[in-house]
Amino acid sequence: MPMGTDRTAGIGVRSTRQRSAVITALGEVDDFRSSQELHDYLRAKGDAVGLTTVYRTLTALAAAGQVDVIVRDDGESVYRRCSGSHHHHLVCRACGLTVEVTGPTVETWARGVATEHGFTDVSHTLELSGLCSMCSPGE
Amino acid sequence: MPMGTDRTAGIGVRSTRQRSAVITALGEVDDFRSSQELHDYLRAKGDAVGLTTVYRTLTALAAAGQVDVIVRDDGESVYRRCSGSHHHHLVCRACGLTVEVTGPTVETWARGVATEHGFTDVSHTLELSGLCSMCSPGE
DNA sequence: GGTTTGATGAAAATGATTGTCAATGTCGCG
DNA sequence: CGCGACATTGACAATCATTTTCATCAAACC
Repeated sequence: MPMGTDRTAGIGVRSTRQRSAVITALGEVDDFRSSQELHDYLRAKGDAVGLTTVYRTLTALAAAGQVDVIVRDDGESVYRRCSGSHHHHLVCRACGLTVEVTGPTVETWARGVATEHGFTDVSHTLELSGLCSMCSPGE
Repeated sequence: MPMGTDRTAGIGVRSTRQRSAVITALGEVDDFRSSQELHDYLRAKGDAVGLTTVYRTLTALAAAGQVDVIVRDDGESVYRRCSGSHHHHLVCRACGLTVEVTGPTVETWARGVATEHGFTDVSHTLELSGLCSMCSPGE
């Protein structure tokens, strides 16, 4: 068993080449990427990182709230570096264009509805999808 | 060509034992179930239906809007027979209790935001999760 | 009854993600 | 600066939900 070493936050997290490669890569692309795509990207760049590691790193980053995750319809998870604050996404069904939107209205509503039903510690997921102006038919 | 009387589901859709077994089963449980769970349930009941068929039937029902689908965090899809109208779900993280909620506010907001960004043909997914009154700590 | 053609299902395929575990790299500490 | 504990890595195997294959079956209609 680990001895009296200080168990405060931050212990046991090391900075490695692979980890920063993944984070850097995330900063270089501006739309959502899957673990596998990021893995390919890194390999093409020369910063090869094991696929397993990419998965682990992205999962960790997502858990830490440092990247945004969207689970696509086909079940694949895609990640993107996002602003830290709470927001949602408006995604174009056709071209993938993604816009971040914030919705104080929704936040308030969500809290209200939840409370009304006796729920506490509420969180929510909200995704909007549609056709952006460039992909809209008839124009 | 079938004459006037009953063209309910159009051409090429047949009513089979398996199909009605799945639909009946959905009516017998009142919370979300995955394809596999429903498959087990049917087998236990004696109404054995192939797993493949359960998947196909549920997918078809979902596409037809006759059941509600939620993709859980782990990526597994779960289905439930729901009211036909548009609504969202408030799910207890601890016990799974599910409440249907409607949000005119959200619908309006969503449409507004989308339009604002030039998007058309917008749809949205929204899920709320929290702890229901029974599962809330401290009370 | 016969024919057409959608429906079924067992097994194999798929594909994303996770587990295994030995090898390696980091970092605190003397 | 060197040591050693232990976090991290990564090739590969394992998992697991879902899909595909494809030969067989059975509604619906004649």
